Amino acid sequence: MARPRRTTKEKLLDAAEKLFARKGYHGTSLRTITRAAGVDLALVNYHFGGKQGLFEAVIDRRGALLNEERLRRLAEMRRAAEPGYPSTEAVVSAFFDPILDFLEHADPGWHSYFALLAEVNNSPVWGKRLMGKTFNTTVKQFIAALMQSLPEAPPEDVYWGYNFLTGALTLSLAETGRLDVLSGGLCRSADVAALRARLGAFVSAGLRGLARRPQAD
Amino acid sequence: MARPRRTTKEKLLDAAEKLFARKGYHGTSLRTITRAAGVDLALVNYHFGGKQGLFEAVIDRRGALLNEERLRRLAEMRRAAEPGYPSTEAVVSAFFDPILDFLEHADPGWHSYFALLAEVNNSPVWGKRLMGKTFNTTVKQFIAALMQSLPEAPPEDVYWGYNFLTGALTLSLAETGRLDVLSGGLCRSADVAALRARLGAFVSAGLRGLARRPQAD
DNA sequence: TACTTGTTTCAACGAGCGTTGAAGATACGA
DNA sequence: TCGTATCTTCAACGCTCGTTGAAACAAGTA
Repeated sequence: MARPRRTTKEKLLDAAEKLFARKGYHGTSLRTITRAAGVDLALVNYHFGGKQGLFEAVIDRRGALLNEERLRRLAEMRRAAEPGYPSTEAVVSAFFDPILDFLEHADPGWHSYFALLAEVNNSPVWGKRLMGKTFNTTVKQFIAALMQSLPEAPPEDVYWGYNFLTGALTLSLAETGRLDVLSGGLCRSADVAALRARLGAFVSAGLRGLARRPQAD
Repeated sequence: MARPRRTTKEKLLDAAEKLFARKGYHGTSLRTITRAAGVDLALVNYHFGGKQGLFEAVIDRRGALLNEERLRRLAEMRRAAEPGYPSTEAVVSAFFDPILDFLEHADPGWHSYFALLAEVNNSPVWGKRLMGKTFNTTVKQFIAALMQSLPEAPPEDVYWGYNFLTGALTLSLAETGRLDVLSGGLCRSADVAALRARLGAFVSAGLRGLARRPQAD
């Protein structure tokens, strides 16, 4: 391939990404990671300060790229939709499409990365602090855009809607294979095109349904 | 309280449920569990055959109750809606309400249990096999009912829709506290009433939007 | 009382864990 | 060429892990 040779840091991040995604933080040992990376055990502490440092670096690496691309699309969408009231579909697309594009066109590490994100997002240990550290500033801008696109909806509904949206996305990214079993092979968890065709439609309709529901509170 | 004294098995299941939910399978040691249960370490192997046996017993215990209650409501709903075409809202309610009711009215162990389910569901290790073993027969009946309620939708859309539905539910059950942070305290992850008011509306509208989307495939 | 069955205690096993510090290698500027 | 900063190797530390087998205990039956 003749790419610029991977540094030790990159080797460690790649191996850790894959293994953390498969077995979780506590289920993966540094010895397994360093063996897979072809690198000495002690180098984890040298480059990342320890196991937790490596884990957070894994989250950060692609998280930064994802944030960048998401914000780029959000801005682009805002330029396209002149008046100031973006459509819910457009906001949702700007949020999902970077993920779907990375999954389809870029290196396979993104699959592991998003599967890992799925676990982190649903974990009481990491879900709050670590997801927040990396993604909150971006996510808040998307929630604001969603509110603009649903001006009649109370903010609480949009926050809950974002929660549902993230949950639907997250389980799909986990690619557990459960969908394959339930559908008897008709659907495949890893079928990004099928996901792209449906996730946005489901979520946009859900958000609008939420905004329109009979208000009791 | 004067309840019939808890057996060793129950003490272990209760402690394990809480701790597995908080820190995951690999993040929780048998020593932590047995200490919390006030029980000797070796009794895990005596009663459950090992750590994995204990874990699966935790999933099974309340899973059986949940399945029972869900099927009861599904049958009840079918009796109420004579003609044979149940509404999507009614099916979705029969699926969600048992969980929401258990969370609100029954013993607090359900909170831990559902948080644990949320992690298991999103885990590549457990998601497929263990969730399937306990829940597949029930879930398949709900998917069939969803198909009846959306006769115009291709089966693939319903399977994917169920996937999104489960994801939205699952992240909400995890109660990670992220929603609290994002909303600046306006919403609370653990607010079951707020969840009840919104989850069904979001998901039903999402499913219908999915069924109605322009078909490309 | 003696025996049986089910349960609990105790002490220990071997293995794997994350982390560390000192020694070694490497490459680069003076 | 030497010195220095960066990176890598190696061996070991103290600790916790899940599991086990033998012994102790309790309760019910004969």
